[in-house]
This record gives sequence, C-alpha cells and structure tokens, in this order.
Amino acid sequence: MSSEREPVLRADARRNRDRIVTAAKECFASHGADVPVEEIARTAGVGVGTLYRRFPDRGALIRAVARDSFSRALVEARAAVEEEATAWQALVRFLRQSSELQLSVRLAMASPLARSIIKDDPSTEQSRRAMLGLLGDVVRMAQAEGSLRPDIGAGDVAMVFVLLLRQVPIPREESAQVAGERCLAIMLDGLRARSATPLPARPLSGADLGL
Amino acid sequence: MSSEREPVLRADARRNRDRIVTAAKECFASHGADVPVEEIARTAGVGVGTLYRRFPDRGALIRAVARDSFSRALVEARAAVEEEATAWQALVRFLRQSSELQLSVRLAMASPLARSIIKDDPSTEQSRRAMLGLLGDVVRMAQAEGSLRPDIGAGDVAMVFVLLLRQVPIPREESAQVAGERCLAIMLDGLRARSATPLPARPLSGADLGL
Amino acid sequence: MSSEREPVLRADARRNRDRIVTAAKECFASHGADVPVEEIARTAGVGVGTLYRRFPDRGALIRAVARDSFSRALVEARAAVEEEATAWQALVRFLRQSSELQLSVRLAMASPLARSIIKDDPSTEQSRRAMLGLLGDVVRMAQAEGSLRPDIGAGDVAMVFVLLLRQVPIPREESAQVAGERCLAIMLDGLRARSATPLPARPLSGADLGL
Amino acid sequence: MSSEREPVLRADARRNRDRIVTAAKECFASHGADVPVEEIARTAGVGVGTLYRRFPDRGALIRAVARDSFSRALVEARAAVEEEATAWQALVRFLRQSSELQLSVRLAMASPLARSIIKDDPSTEQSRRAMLGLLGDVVRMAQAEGSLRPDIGAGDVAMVFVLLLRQVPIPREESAQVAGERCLAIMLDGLRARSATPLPARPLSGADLGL
DNA sequence: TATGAATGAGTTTTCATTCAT
DNA sequence: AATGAATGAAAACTCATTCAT
Repeated sequence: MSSEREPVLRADARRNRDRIVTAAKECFASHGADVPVEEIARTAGVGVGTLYRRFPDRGALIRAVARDSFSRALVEARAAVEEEATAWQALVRFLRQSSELQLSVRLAMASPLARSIIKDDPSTEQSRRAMLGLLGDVVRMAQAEGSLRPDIGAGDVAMVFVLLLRQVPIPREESAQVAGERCLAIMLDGLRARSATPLPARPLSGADLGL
Repeated sequence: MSSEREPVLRADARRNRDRIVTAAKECFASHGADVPVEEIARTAGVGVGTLYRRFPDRGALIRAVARDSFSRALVEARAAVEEEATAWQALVRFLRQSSELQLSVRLAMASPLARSIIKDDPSTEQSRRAMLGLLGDVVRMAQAEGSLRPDIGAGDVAMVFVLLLRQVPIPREESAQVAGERCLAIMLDGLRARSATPLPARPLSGADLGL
Repeated sequence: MSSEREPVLRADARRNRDRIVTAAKECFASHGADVPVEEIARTAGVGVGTLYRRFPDRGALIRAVARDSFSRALVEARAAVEEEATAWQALVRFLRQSSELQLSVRLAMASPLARSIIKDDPSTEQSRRAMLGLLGDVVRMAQAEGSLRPDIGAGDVAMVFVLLLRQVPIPREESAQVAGERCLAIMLDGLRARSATPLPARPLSGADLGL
Repeated sequence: MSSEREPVLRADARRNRDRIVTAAKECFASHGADVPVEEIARTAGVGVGTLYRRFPDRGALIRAVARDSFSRALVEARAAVEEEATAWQALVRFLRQSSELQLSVRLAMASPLARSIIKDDPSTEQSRRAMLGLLGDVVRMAQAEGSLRPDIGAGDVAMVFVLLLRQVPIPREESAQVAGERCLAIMLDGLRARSATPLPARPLSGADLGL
C-alpha cells in the first residue's frame, strides 16, 4: 500500500520492490538506521543497482518503510474498531497490537534525519491523520459507554500509544512479553474511568502534539 | 563522577575533558549517535587529536556520556528520597525529574552498538544497580504507606520510568510540557493503590528486565 | 552514408538508427562525450536495449557520429569545388562551411578515448583521406590561379580548417556570427598570395599532421 | 598563486596542495577531465582523503587548475609587455607562449560542466579581465607603432589567441612544433598592418566575446 | 600537549551492459 | 524486435584513526 509515484510496475519489478522494503525493515530493526545499503540489498536478494533504481537514496527507503508500516497499522486499527464489541476493547486492542508501527517509530526516533524525513512525507502524514481521526472516534465512544475517563483526548491516547510502541528491548523473551503486558495494564488502569485522579490542564488533541 | 582510570587530570585538561563530554551529549542529542567525531571536537572547541587522547574511540565517548548521565541521575534520585516527605512523593519526583537520563537512554536505544557498549560498562552498571536498589526501597516504603499498589515491583517502576524518559519530541514547547505532565499523571493513576485492576503475572524485579 | 556492415535495415529500424545517431550528436554536444548512454536513448525516444542492439558500445556510437559528420562534410566539400567559380572561392566556402564537422571534431578533442576510436575507424579514415585529396587539389589550383600563397600545403590548410572548427562558444548569437567571420577573414588574409611574409619550414602535407 | 579562502596552510600542507594541483593538471591533460580522482591522488602521491580535504569535489579541482593556469599566464603576459622592445614583439610572444593556458582552456572546452565551473569562478574571471586589459594596451600600442592592422580590437586578438591555444594534438613531436609555428605565422600575416583586406563589421572588444 | 593534516578502508552512488518479459 | 529491469564493477566520497608539526 506504499505509493511514491508508482507508474504501475511490472509484476517482477513489483515483487522486487516489496522484497526490498521488507528487507529494509528487517535491517533497520536489527542494525539501526545506518545499516549499509548493500546489506539491505543482499538481504533482499537483489543487486545494489536494483535497489537504487527504486530508491534513489537512503531517505527514500526510510520513507517507504514508514509508509508501509503506517498504512498497515491503519488497516489494523480499522479492523479493531469494526471487530471489537466495545470501544474500550477496541482501544485495548489498538494499544496492544501497535507492533506494526514499532519499527518505523523506533526508526523515527533513532536518527534526527529519519525523523525529519518521515515528518515531511505527505503519505505518512495522511495515514497519521486518518489514524488520529479513528482514535478520536474510539475515544468519544469509550467515554460515552463510560469506560474511558472523560478528561482524556485523542492526543493523550496517542501519547500513551507512542510510549508503548517504544518498548525497551528486554533480553529475555518471556520477560519482555510479561513486561509489555504489565506496562499496558498499568496504563489502562491509568486511563480507566473509575477512580481517576484529575489530570492537569485539558484533554490533548492530536494537533496539540503536532500529530 | 565519571571515571575511566582517571589519573587526576590537570585543571585545564580536566576542563577539556568536561567540554568534550558536554559537546558529545549535545551532538548525540541533535545529530544522533553517529555524528562525526570531528563535529564533536569542533563543538567542544578542541582538535580531534585532543579528543582522541582522552577517548580512544567512539565507544569511550558513549561510555563517558552514559556514566555522566547515570551518575547525575543517581545523585538526583538520592536527593529525592532524602528530601521528600513521603515515599510516594519521592517516587513522583523520581519519575518526573528523569530528564537527566533522557539523553543517554535515547542514545542507548538509538544504535545497537551503543546499547551494547553501555550495557557492558561496569561503571554505568554500578550506577544502574545503585539506582535500582534505591528504587526498590522507595517501592517498598510506598507500598507500606499504602500509596503504591502492592502488585508492583521495582522492575515495573523502572519500566514506567524508562517509558517516560522516551518522551516524543513534541514541536510546541508548551504542549510538550503539558503532555509530559499529563502522561506522568496517567501513569501515576495506573500505579496508585486504590482501585487498581489486578495486573497479569507477578511483580517484576530489575533482574527480570536485565537491569 | 554511415556503414558498419549495414545489412539493409527495415524502414522503421533505419529510422530508429538515425534517431539514435542524431540524439547522440546532440547529447555529445550538450553534455560532453561522457553523457550516460541512457540519456542518449531517452533523447532518441528508444529504450537502452534498442540502442545497444544497434551500437554494441559507446565506441560504436562515437564512430557512427564521426562517420556521419565526416561523410556529410565530404559531400559539402565536393559541392564547393564543383559549384564555385574559382579555387579560392571553393577554399573560402570550404573553410566557412565547416560546421558539419564541428561536433565530431570537438568530440574528438574532448576525450583521449574518443580520439583513438575515431582515429582507428577505417570509414572515417577514408572520408578524411578523400577530403585531404580534395583539399590538395584545391590548394594546387588556387596556387595556380595565384590567389593562394605558394608556400602552403594541404596540411597547412587543414590545420587552419581545424582551428576554425573549434570556434569558441560565444554567448551572444550576433557576436558569435561576426566573430567567426572576422576570424575567418584574418586567416584568409594570412593565406593570401600577395604580401605574405615567408613561413618557417616547408609546406605541410596531411601526412605531416597524421591526417 | 591560487587562492580559494586559503587560511595560510602549514608548510607541508601547502606543499601537498601544490602537488595535487600539478598532478591534476597532468592527469586532466593526459586522461581528460573525467580522470578518476584516485588517479590524481596517486599521481600526487597522496591519499584520496588528503585530496578531498583540500578539494571537496572535482569542480574545486578544476577551478584550482584553471586559476593556477590563468594566473601564470597573466604573469607571463606582463613579462612579455615589459621585456619586449616593440608592441608587435610583445604580441608575438604573447601569442606564442600561450602554452601556459593550454591545459585549462582545453579542459574548459572539453566538458560543458568544466566550462560552466570555470566561467563562474570569480578568481579566474579576474585574471581574464586583467589579461584582456593588458591585451588592449598592447593592441593600441602596436597599432600606434604601425605594426598591427588598425581594424582590429582586443577581442579579435583574444579570439586568435584562443584559437591558437586549441592546437590539435599532433602525433609526431617535430611536426607539432613546426605546425604550431606555421599556424602562428599565418595568423600573424593576417594581423599585419600592411596589405590587409578590410575585415567585416567593426573591431571586437573583449565584451563582444563575453570575456 | 594540542592541533589538525594524512591516510585508507568502508560506503554510497552511478552507469555500462546484459537479459527476462 | 523493443523495452526497461537487474546487475555489479568502478568511481565518488566520508570519516575514524594515526601521526607529524
């Protein structure tokens, strides 16, 4: 679902493009945003030239990965809203299954360069907006059903969302799993309607966060 | 409080060393963990040669920055425990004033290399342990005074701590301030004793997280 | 009049070939002898594959351009000899209308590679010889009619010819026109029979110049 | 005599810089304007890094070579004016000893890129202007002494000058020598006062040629 | 000791040429 | 036969690290 100016690629070229984006995701995740382009090419099983034909520089690759991740996350978010019985359940699933975004966001934080590249990309921007809109709906519905504290805005949820995204890499697999769940549970408890301590200032919108 | 094998430097050499560490912090923060060594030297106002005399390689610099940040954070944590009236207050201050650690932790996440360097440094390790011990004390005290939910361990608090560290860079200054406060408040609500929903698994220790 | 082993091409293939040679001329002229093959293909409106089918490598293209230019120049030279009333007039027209050769010669000078390619091409070589023979005739005739100084050989005229070819690119169109004419006039004055100062050494033949 | 922003280099650095410029001249002359940077470095006996420290890209190198050549040519031109007995003699020496400029000019013509780089360089521009002024003086003096035809301007001489610069590379050494001399002699005959055929239009100034 | 010049290995990037569609 | 995608060798360029001044 990534689109740069795609003039409809030949089937094989399309396949290669996808393999490259996938490889870039993996490489960025495991070796950081500065992994040699050649390593990405090797992982994708193509020559560097092929990679450069599609992505003129590292920035284009970062953009493509971000677009891909964001658009997938959006798809998932929509599914959550549709399939879950209550708004609160949708919110929980939303927060829990944020993994699709993990990579790009981690990437985004990693280098100032990547950050600015992603920030300036209209396509990613669009996904971000759409997601924010969806989030706003869910927030309102959850507050209407009385599960979410009322002094909360979509921006606040987005922040929690982003915080959860950036899970610390924890050595032991099982611990990581548990830690993630507990963290989420603590956050959810902080978001629940009952028994909340009043928050400072007013509910944040996405705009407040520059989202 | 940074120590590599510090043979007590002459006053001016000492000054140089400090300027370099400070410059490195700034550069890492603004240009990422891969800023050219030369840029750091320029920022510090010294030649690369001088920098290399003190820090044989990039790893040494990263280590020094991490040590510096961790030790400052430790000092601050001790002050919090000493000066605050209740354990809960200490915890709040602890979580709120985590800024000193922000840079190194962000750095730590940025590149896998930096991560391993920091992980393997005994001096940072020591600060980390000390801080974890302190945190354990405060957790127990806060639970004893009934302010902190009982199904929480020092590891859980550490995770929340780290999460808060990685605040998203938010464009508008005021929003960033407010957002940070609200996020903290939500988390604190999630940590409060009253009205908590049971958490999954058991309380996490620092060891669980590899800390 | 270009021939490599031309097995008589189909009309459309022929058209393609010509478009490529023309495009190559343009590209060489505007971007130098090192313009990417792909740019030439794009200018010609064909794919690289098509270009490579006709011209196995850059050398073949250079050769083709040179052949084309030389053969056109030869045609023009013959017309000059036939149509002008006096040998001097033929010489003047010869020198003035050298533009057809401009490109290839500029190209020839541009890169040592191109130089050697052109030098070794039998077809271009043949045109060169024919032109030199023609030039020798005209020189003799002009000297016989008393218009050209006697201490001049075909080689000398060729040199002047080449010199005039390499007109400096002059910004303003009108100036360029005038400058060219004046330059030519000065040279012609230097070549005239009357009043010439004796030249050093002996008349040069084409062979002297490696032509 | 080349200057870019030279903050006074250390003696050894200066020496290296000069070696690089010299090597570049040689390499450009023998292998064209596209000779690999590494070859230039090797010829100069330095590492590529050293070359890139001084000259951030090929353009800087081209500029430096052009500056060097132009400024040397200027020095030579001044000497000619000072040391020769008559203006005509100065002019002859001027035209004959143009060799200093040969390389840069040939280079300048070779690639459109190089051409624009040289054209836009203020330092070279300055040398060009100075030389043009000098030429104007000599032209006036020579016309006053009755040796140079009166319908000639500094621009015309400059054109002849440039034409002579671009001597074709002639295979045999001795022929090249002779050919150059004869060419010069023919041109001089064309420039002489006596017996000249009126030239078209009016004397050209440097401005007319965009010089 | 401080400085910044030199080095060259590692990366990025381009482009001639081949080949599948 | 035409096209343009893929390839990889070659060239450009960067920067960590060493060393002469």
